[in-house]
Amino acid sequence: MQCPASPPAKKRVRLAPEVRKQLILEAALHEFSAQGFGATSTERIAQRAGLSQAGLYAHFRSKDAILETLFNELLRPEWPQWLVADVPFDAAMVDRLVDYWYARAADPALLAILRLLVAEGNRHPDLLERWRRNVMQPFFQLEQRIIDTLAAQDRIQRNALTEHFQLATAPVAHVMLLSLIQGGVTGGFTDEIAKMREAHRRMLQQFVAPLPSP
Amino acid sequence: MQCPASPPAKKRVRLAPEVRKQLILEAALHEFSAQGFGATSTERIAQRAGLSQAGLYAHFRSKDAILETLFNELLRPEWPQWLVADVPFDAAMVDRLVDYWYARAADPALLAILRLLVAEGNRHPDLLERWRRNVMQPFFQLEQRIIDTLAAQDRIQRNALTEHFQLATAPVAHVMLLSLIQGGVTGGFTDEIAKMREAHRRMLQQFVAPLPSP
Amino acid sequence: MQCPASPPAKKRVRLAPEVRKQLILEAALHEFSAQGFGATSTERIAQRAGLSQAGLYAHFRSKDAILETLFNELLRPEWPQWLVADVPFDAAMVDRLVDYWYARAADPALLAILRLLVAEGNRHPDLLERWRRNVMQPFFQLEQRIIDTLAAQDRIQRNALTEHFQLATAPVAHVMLLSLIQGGVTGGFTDEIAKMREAHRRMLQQFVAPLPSP
Amino acid sequence: MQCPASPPAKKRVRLAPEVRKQLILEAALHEFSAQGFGATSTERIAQRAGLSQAGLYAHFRSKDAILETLFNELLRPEWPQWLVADVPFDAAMVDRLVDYWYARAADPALLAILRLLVAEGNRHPDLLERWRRNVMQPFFQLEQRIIDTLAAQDRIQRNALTEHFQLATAPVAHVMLLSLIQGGVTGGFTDEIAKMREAHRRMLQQFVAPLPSP
DNA sequence: AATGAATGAGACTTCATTCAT
DNA sequence: GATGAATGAAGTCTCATTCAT
Repeated sequence: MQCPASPPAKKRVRLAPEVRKQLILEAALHEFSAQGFGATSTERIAQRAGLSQAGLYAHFRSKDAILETLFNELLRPEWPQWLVADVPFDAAMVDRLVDYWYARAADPALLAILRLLVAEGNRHPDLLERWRRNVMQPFFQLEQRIIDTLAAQDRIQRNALTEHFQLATAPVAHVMLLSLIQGGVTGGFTDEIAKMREAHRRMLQQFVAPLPSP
Repeated sequence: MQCPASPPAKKRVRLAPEVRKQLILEAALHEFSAQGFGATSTERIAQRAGLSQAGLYAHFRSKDAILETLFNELLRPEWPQWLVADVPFDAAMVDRLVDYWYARAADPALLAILRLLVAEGNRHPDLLERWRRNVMQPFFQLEQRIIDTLAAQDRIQRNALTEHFQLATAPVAHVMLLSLIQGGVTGGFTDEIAKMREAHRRMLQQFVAPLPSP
Repeated sequence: MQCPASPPAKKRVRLAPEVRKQLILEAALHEFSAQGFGATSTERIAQRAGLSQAGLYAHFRSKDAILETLFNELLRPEWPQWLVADVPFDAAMVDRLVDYWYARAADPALLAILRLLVAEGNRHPDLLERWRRNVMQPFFQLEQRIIDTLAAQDRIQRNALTEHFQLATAPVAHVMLLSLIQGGVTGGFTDEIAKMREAHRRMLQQFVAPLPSP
Repeated sequence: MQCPASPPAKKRVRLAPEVRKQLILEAALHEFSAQGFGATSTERIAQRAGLSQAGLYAHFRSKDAILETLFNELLRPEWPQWLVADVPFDAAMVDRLVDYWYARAADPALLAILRLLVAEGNRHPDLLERWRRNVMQPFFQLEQRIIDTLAAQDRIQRNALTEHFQLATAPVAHVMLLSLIQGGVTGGFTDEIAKMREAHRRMLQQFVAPLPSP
């Protein structure tokens, strides 16, 4: 019998632990986010990470440990310098901010972790707490800082929107929710999202626009 | 878990198919939402529905069929009469709307299905599509209708917020996202949410407030 | 393509739980004793018990649970009536006792459990303790009762052997140890054992023989 | 267990092959005896021998090879000079013999190999055979020699016990069996064993005691 | 000689599902 | 309609072993 379909003869590739570990984490994030933690087999992760299933266990104690590490890596708060720095909140800054927000809201990695939090958060209440502290609270504080800046400059129009500034940032959350629910990048709410972004930008620009002289 | 050690002497209860079916669907929604589809065993559903694991199959072809039926039930668009009817959009209506929105945003059943959509939607693109058509589009249309009403009445302040009215409804989405991620009802963002609701209410009230006479 | 080697088409055989359970326990004892607990796969047990591997778990929570149940069943002390009853310790009784002892010492089931205790006892100290209480202590007490009987009859020859009567019963232990180490029934120390039994019988008969009148 | 989280910075120690080999064998004996061959991982042996799992394979072809070598080492018959030598069998000798026997019966190394033989012997019938030839037969021969000596000296009391002298040595086997089944050194039958030893000693001393002159 | 990353085989266990009762 | 025993197909994890360094 001829056996032309030779087995792929996988070469054993040896990588530095940090490299492999990172590959595994990336693979895991991708798969977890696409199908959920429970429905993702370690086999798939291993395949995508380029090693055998058993190989995973040289780097992680268990499948759960992978998820945990993933969360630990991802929930480390990381904000761009220009966001945290004490820069003036002007038109340029608004542009930058809007671009940044909507870029992040479309970032597959961020969406992946959000999806994980929604789907698996119940089983990991501590992770939810960390996410609240590390990600959401800084976000809220940023909003507050912006308001304070504007108030100090006396350039703010006093209204419900500005008094509770989260109302003004809510559209980003809206977009994220839409993105979460639309499966892939294609189709879905792409159009709506783009329109919302620009409307949002215009809205925020109004806040920093020079007040019409009376 | 099949544990032969403790026969609690369960009585065999026979129910009408529709009743049992509904019990199963409720049980399934609860469990799926709490732990995800993949991590929910038919055993748990059966237990919560008050029958044996095998009994499920007298009512549903498969576990997947339960999920599908669940979605079918849940994605049937259902809007309260007063929302769809051609009623004037005034202060009373705003109150009603805000109360309705935030009540739904806190409705465990709705959150459950949202969570399901986020977690399992990828495997069921058709469901996402249906959800878009049945739930989101009507929602957007409602928004548009409101705007049109106001515009027709010439009572609208032309600004970015009103031109793209989704900006004005986004806070509801924001709240939903927060609720999705906070595990149970207790703890989490309860306070933030209440504050946001009232601010949101005030903001919307401004739209329908009588314009200051020039 | 012809497919003459039809799959064996295993019929699904449904048995009463107690029957199946007993089958499983017997199978497990056999396999554990033959190859040790660790080296015995649940697959083998299942095969010998006549059901699929997964079927085991309808009756036992785990492989360990099988072992535990096995021990519980086997360590239940069970002595023949005539041993416990307050019968005279005469020549007939000695015959009976010797036959009983050496029969038990050759009983595959008892050897199996002994082997298990030796091999796996370290991991289950509580089992060892139970074995001591349930099996060994009654044995020792029996010995003591015999001695007391004889002493009361004043028929005993005072010597080291009778003062510590375990010396007189030790040959049974010796035989058991030999049996444990000789693999199957065939070969090994069969001859030595038979000779030892008869010598042991003669020795014990001397104790109950009428003392030579002075 | 491979746990990447804590690199204790193990220094790489290079030893002469014979030294390492001996370390490995000792480690293996300890672990095999404590948990059985099947339940002992090479990881544990390696750890106890002070090298890495893979390092074992520089010294042994396989895990089975370790067991085999172990048996080969241990089944080499080794008797103390004074036992084999043609010394008179008198009171002093009895003392010596009893002390030696009961010391060996408590020797962890001997118990370890006995436990191995009981537990794994089935898979290695040749080993059992070797053990019989190398260990048991010399033992029996020794017994015979003692009897012959005594008979030649006409100092023996003709009775069942002496005609089949194994009856007189059986208590050692009894003690070994007890030791095998009591897990560690502590607890268990320590007391019984001590009493048995002294009774045994007295019994044997009677054989070599000067016969009462008629 | 020694290591740690890597692997294939196999272990136990769970699960969705079927079937006889 | 309902059940519990039974099953095949995974899934996670362990282990003895190999290989490049």
